[in-house]
Amino acid sequence: MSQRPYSKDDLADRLRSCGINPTRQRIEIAHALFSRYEHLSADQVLAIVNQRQPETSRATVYNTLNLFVETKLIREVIVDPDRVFYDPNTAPHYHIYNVETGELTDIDAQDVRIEGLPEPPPGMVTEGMDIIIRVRSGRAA
Amino acid sequence: MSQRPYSKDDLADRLRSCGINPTRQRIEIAHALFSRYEHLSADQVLAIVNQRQPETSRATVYNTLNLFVETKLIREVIVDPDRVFYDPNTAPHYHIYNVETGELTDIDAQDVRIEGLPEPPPGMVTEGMDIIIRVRSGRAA
DNA sequence: GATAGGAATTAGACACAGTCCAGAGGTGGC
DNA sequence: GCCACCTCTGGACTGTGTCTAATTCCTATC
Repeated sequence: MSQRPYSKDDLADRLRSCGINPTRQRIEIAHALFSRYEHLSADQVLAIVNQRQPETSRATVYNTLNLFVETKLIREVIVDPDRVFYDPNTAPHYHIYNVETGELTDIDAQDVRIEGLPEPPPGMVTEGMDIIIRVRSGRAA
Repeated sequence: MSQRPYSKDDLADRLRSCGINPTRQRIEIAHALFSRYEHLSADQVLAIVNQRQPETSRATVYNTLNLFVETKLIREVIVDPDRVFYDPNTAPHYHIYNVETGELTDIDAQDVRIEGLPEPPPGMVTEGMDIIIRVRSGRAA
């Protein structure tokens, strides 16, 4: 399991180490993600950050999440066409997605062995690999 | 490789065998997908179907694509938060996604061996598994 | 051929995630 | 104190996808 900084000071250091100027809003957003260590949508982050009184704008939340993704501080998870999830866990892992509830669960990559995947085409570089297992409630098909 | 019906009669039969009433619009949409055998977005399907003269509405294209997905005639591919792709290939396979161009390429599932994936949680059924390899041009990282 | 009824289609309004932009607010260097 | 730069903000905007009420199309029955 990777480090889990909870204090705002720890978070500020972590942002700095990624070359990000740790502003109040950015620390709040990082705190929402890293203290929970859950998969959150942009809207959920916005709601958490503004729980007490609204003080962070929607644009800032979106900009900051994109900034965090670019600097690989967090990861985008694209499983639902309606909204992107943001994942504070950047260690290699995969996902189980409950298509009924929207719940997203991690699978540790260390437990999984994959053979026979092709090399990226010439001149291309692999940026990442996603594995998503979609599940729903019901009897085995 | 699965069957590739090109003629409108073949397509009508195929729709009927899935319990779908083969209307003119539905056959046109099926033709767009199956004759090309490519990954298309809803907008691309709409454009293809209305190439000569506009005669199929946007609502019909969306409704029909969802209907085809429900009856497992085609498959949804969720790789881009901005739009869903529809895949006429329903045989088990995975995808390479070029994040720069949006190009989507198939990987035959027969070539890939995966071990160590967990069982679905109790009471849950696996609906499907997606593997997406994201690539971009550039030097190896 | 006329007609009735259900299914399918249509145009347009709507919903909603995410982006853009121009102006305001902070912060540090001088 | 003043300037320059970066960040934040609200609101307008965009694009995908959905909803709805009205119309059209099919098909069966007479």
